[in-house]
Amino acid sequence: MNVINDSPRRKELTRQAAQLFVQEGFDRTTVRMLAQEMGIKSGSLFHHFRDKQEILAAVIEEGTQNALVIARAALDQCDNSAEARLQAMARAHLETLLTDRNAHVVALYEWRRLDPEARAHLSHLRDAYEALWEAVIDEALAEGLIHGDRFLVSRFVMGALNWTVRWYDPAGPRSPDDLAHELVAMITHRPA
Amino acid sequence: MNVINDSPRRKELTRQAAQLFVQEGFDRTTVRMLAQEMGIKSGSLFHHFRDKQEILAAVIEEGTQNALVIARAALDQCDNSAEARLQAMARAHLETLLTDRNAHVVALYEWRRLDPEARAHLSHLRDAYEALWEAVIDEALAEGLIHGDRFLVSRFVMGALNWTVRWYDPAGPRSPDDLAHELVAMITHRPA
DNA sequence: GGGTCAACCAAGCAAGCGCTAGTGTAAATG
DNA sequence: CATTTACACTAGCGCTTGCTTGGTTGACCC
Repeated sequence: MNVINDSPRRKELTRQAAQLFVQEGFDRTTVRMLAQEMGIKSGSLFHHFRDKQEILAAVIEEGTQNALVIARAALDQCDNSAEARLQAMARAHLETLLTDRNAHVVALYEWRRLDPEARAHLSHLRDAYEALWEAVIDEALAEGLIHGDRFLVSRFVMGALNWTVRWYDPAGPRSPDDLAHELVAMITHRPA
Repeated sequence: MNVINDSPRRKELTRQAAQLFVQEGFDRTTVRMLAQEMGIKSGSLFHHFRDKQEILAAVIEEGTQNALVIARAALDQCDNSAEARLQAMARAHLETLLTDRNAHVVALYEWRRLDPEARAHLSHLRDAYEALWEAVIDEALAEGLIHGDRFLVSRFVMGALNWTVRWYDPAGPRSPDDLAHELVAMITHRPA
């Protein structure tokens, strides 16, 4: 019947859906609203996605996958000091949070709306991303740059970073780079 | 027609609503589900609350008000050193996050579902709470216990703490006190 | 012992929901 | 040229939603 692959058209529709999901929330966004935003009728929407749930999964997958790619690239391009790597991860995290802001806000707020299968699939992606963080935290601990419990420190850092979507204003005076410096300085006690 | 005051019955209903809002999310929780949880019929619900929105506002107000009371009590009971006060705030924050967990999860996740009037009213409460935090952060900066931008540091700390609702397991080996110690140690660089 | 009032109920309305069925059509494919 | 494919349309089914209406109950009060 319908197409479930990842055509370029589907990518674009996914991007527009993310926008609406952020504005209205997943449950309040109707398939008719989505269709209107996409410039088609509601019936046509089900040619691209099996159901409404699948649109949510597509949005979150897109954002998480991008975050992984960007973080890996950032780690490849910086030197081996734990401080530089910590900085690079923080900065990469904040940058995806901005460039793919819609997708990430949806991932943070609407994760629980995913059905079990989609959640299991996306959990793996997210775990892979968090593993990058824990590796970098481990290096910083080994070098004595920071101290404390590996698990707790990484959760605290992720929390501080993810929370930025609630207050950060890209039009304000602070760049993502500023934020990354300030955060690393806070936990390493070296001047920003 | 209906009662809009804060009767004891209404308090209890609010507590039960919070539970359901956490489990299902605000939008997915129907008035029929709420009524069943409360042991009444859906029509009777509108004797206690003007509409569904008002239930959400009641849940969030309850949680935020409690957080304020607990934080103020914690600050009153500890000595004047910036480190002790930082510790006390972090601990108080984590304790409300646990004892009033449902209300706070709702406040974090469903804030955007509030209508503008309720949001404006509750914003003031939240601002009062955040002002307590900024005062304590200011003291710590003045004493040289921590360094950096006042605004950013308080946002990072609040993010790290609020994020705990996503991963913290009360049945696990770590107490809220442990978490507070570890967090303060992380940003002050003194051993936990 | 009539009046008041909070609390609850049964029944249902109007609107909106996700999704399906069946059809049209222009471009790509054999 | 005939067939398939991708994408869109119209129309509407079956169900759920938040909320209203009109009325009943039992405890308390002067």
